[in-house]
Amino acid sequence: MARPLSQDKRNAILEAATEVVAQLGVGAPTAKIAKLAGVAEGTLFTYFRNKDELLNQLYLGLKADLGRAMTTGYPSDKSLLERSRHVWNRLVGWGSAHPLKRKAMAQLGVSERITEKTRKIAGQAFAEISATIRQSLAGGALKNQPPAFAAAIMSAMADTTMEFIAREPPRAKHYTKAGFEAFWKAVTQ
Amino acid sequence: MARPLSQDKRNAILEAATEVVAQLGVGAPTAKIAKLAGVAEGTLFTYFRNKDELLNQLYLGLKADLGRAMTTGYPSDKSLLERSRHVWNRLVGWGSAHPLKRKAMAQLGVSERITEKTRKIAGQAFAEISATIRQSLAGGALKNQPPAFAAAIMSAMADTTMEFIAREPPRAKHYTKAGFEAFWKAVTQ
Amino acid sequence: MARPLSQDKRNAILEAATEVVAQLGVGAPTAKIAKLAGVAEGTLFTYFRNKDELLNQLYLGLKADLGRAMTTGYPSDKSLLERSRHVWNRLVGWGSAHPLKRKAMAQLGVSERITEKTRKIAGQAFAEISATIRQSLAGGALKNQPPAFAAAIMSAMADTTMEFIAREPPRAKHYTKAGFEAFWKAVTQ
Amino acid sequence: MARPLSQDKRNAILEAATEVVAQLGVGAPTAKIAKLAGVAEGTLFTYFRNKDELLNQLYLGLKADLGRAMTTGYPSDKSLLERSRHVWNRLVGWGSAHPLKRKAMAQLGVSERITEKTRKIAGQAFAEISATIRQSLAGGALKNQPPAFAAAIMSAMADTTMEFIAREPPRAKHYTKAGFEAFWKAVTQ
DNA sequence: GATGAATGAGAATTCATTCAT
DNA sequence: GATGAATGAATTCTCATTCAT
Repeated sequence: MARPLSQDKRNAILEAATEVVAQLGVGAPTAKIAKLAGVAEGTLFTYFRNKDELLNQLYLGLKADLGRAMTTGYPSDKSLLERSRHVWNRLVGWGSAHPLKRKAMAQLGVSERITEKTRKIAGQAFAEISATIRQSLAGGALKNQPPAFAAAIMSAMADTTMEFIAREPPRAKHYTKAGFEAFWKAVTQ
Repeated sequence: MARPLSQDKRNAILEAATEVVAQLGVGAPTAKIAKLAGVAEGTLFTYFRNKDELLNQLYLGLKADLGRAMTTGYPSDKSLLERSRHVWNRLVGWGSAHPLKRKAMAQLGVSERITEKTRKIAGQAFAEISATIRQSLAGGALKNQPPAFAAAIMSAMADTTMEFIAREPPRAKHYTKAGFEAFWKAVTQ
Repeated sequence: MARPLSQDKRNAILEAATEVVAQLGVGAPTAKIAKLAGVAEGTLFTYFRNKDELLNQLYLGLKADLGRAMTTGYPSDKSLLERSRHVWNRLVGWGSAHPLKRKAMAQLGVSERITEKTRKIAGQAFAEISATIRQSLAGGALKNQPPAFAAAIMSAMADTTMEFIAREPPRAKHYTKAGFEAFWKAVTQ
Repeated sequence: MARPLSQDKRNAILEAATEVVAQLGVGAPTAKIAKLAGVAEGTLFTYFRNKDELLNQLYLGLKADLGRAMTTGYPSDKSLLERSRHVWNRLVGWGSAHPLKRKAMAQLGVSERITEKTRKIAGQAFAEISATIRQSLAGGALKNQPPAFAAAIMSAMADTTMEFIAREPPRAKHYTKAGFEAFWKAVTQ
């Protein structure tokens, strides 16, 4: 058997795609991605059947990365408030630490090239990861809505928070705190 | 004088662009837009210098449309709660009534082809329209943040709400109400 | 009967075409020509059936203009040398005075859009005008060649002379004189 | 390593461009050039960044070709007359042997798409090649003019000569001889 | 497997010409 | 006649994908 596919190269392509998609959208040329990844144009297609598969895999990868960030260090034994704050801080922290990943995810999120199937898988992966979290939320105003609604609200509010942090990095702390408080009130009272 | 530029045709192109961009993203071919608008491919370019201008004008048009929807029937003499609820209902109602406009706006919002200048103009137009609204909000958790933050939170929560309504139209009422309550708590307490 | 075609407008179009063709070649858009002429795009086509006719008419017009310049003040009663020098001076003077006409003629001269018929007519018009001149030349080295050959040599040498004058206007006199002397020797000895 | 860029293909494109530009001018479609060269439309753009670069490279190539033709077999040890006659014969011979190259060069020479830089490079290449030649000329009527003037006169007269040969191939010898004699007189006496 | 040249189906424009006003 | 919007064929160039090396 010949050389196995290199995980390094695959990762390089995904990282390059993150950057290029963040900056140019899903219309970004595969040639540019390959170049930034340091591989030949054709090589990209030995790791991904075609551009759509690359984009879908990238979407899944980014979602997984975010999920990992959110659950790492999760304080299972602390109060609901603490656990929620932990998730929020991780979520916002991830987005602020990886603006390109966040932008790429935003681009992919609205793209017609990400299939329903991919979205479902990503959602499920997330669901597994944050099942407990979602359930513990949604008291107050959202108690009669599906838990996914509360989760989506959190995601949306966190997104807004990240947006503002990206514009005013020095105020990151303030935005993170204020955002969480607003979210917590929205969801619990 | 020859045929004057037809406002109808311009509108037809913008409407066609709304639909096609909603479905295919900003990469949608101008030929498809022209065809759907019922004009020749070349005609599109007598109304818009190039595709970027079309996209930017579309963005401005959609924002203006939304702004109009939000302020129509604004009950200036009612309580803060009533005025806020009015804006929320209008916002969510607009998005639910015009899912294509909403999707197109989402696509344009993340696109690198919408210039900073366009975003600024759209923002200002909005600012004028909703200056009072934004100021009246932002008690509670957000009181020390810029009013734009509260406005963005509203927009994000409304977006999420519309998303869920789009998936479950029969529950529109519930989502609208729950969403507003969550938002109101987030912002006022 | 309605308004007759305006000779002024026709001339304006031809003049505009001279300038635009000189600068952009025969590929220059008719819209640009019309604009510079101060008429509507469509008007151009009431004066010239199509672009090719415009170009061919322009070619004829420029040639006629040049021919007129060369014969004006022709000293029929002077010596062969004087008559030749007169033609030469007129020719070079015309090109230096009207660089755009000269450039336009150069563009049209090599263009496949000028028909053989047009070239023949222009040649004949010239032939009539300068029949005497051509015959009086062509002693010396060219005596056994067709008179058109001598004429073409004159034209080519004059062209070169104009080129150099265009680059160094202050040396116009010198180039004109040296060019003629070279030509005269070429042709008479 | 993948397929290397093929010099053959590049040449095929340049040759095809020569033919198509000679016949249709610089407005000739790149698709036609590619087809005649036997490559795909897109391939043309892997060898030349865009049409302008193709045209400029073609201009340089043709000039170099002509320069080569003129210097091959240059009899350095013969008399000035012999050396001059050699250059003239080569020049006229090249143009007669390659009418398409000559026509293409004429088209490119007047085109606004050939940059000043390209013209300068072509001129310098020529200058090097024919430095001695130009200096040895320019006695007689042109002695006080820049040597480039004499060179340009030669070029113009040779062009005219080629033109007549193209129309009457059987008289090629006569035209070549008469043209040179005329030129020689123009320049030396 | 890796490379990058080759391919040709689009994509955005341009532009000569027509024709409604 | 004059105007300039409307048309759609033609043009340049891009880019995902294939395949010879």
